[in-house]
Amino acid sequence: MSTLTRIPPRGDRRAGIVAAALELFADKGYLATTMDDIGRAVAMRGPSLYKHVASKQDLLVEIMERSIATVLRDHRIAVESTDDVREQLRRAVEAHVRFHARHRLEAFVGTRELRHLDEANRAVMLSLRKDYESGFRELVERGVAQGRFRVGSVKLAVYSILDMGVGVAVWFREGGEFSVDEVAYHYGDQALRLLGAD
Amino acid sequence: MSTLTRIPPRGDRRAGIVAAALELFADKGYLATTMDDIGRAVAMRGPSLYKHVASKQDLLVEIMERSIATVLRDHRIAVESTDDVREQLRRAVEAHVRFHARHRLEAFVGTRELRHLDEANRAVMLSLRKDYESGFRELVERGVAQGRFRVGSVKLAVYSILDMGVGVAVWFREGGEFSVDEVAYHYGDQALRLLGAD
DNA sequence: CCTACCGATCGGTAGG
DNA sequence: CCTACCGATCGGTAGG
Repeated sequence: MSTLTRIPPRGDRRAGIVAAALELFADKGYLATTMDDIGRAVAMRGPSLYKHVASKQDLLVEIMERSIATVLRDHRIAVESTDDVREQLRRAVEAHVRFHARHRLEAFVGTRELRHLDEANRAVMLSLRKDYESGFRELVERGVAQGRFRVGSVKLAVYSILDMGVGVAVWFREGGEFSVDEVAYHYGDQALRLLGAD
Repeated sequence: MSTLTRIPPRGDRRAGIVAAALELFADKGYLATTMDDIGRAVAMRGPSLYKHVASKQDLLVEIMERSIATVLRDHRIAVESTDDVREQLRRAVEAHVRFHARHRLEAFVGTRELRHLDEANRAVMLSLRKDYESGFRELVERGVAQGRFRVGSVKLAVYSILDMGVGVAVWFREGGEFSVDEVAYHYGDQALRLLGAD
């Protein structure tokens, strides 16, 4: 702890605006959210936001970039934490589910508002999402090659596992019937069953 | 075959408008679709649409109502077609997946544009969707009670099975790598594995 | 089924 | 950070 006077963090205002935008985009949708709505949520007028952000589109881009970066990093950490393919798969699914439980709103906005990203940014996002999917596909393929998984179709199994995790963002509630850990564990288990693991 | 002159079907115009609206709502989103867009798709001007439909909202309601009615009917048929709970579950999953493959656009609009339904209609839709979910839950609970299924959590298993089917609407393409039948079969299989069936 | 148009909304800028 | 405002868009109506 330094004894120097704490300088009020400068980026804070912007962070608050992004957070408000996230909540509104998730709740009402990108198009239905106005700059005045976002301004009201951070106690200023719509036009004042332009001192902190370049445009409404900018807010959407920032939300999406942060979101995909988080999920890709968590995935990488999960896969690198062990050599056993079954355990890698379980941890990757758990990371996937944890993300969709903890960052529900980001997950929503990330998929539902993709079409409102401008061309260039949408292409980047789609490509990163493809990378993420590929990570799972390689994992499952390796598991099949090692005789650890038995699936009717790798592609369909991967889609199924990813989609069931995505669905968590829809119904999960902090403080609800299940904790994040419980959901992550159950989904990891279900994924392994679906893969006919071991 | 009657020899009387065929009278040009009267409801046809409206059906074409609804079909065009469905495609546009799915592609661009409800808010981003204008009445002029829909008009252009059926070779008329936006204002002319009001001779056939009461409002843009009306089109959304009609699309959603038809969609949920179809899926509920298919589900009922599947469940009533056999007494064996394992087979009922498989057929219900297959019906669920078939719907999401064959009616991709309806499925999209049905979930993504729910928030743009006016209050009263949204309440009805949410209730019908709850009914649908309950149908699956009862099926799984019965299977567990009969010792045919073994799950960590009925609720999580049902969410997972439904969500993986919903995901089909995102990637499925007519004439693509998998036929509707293949997808339905594989997903039925995956659901049974996930339930630890038999 | 069309043109003309109303009333309202909205992202963003000007200019303090 | 605010008020005033521009320019454009849009659902729906009027009145043929």
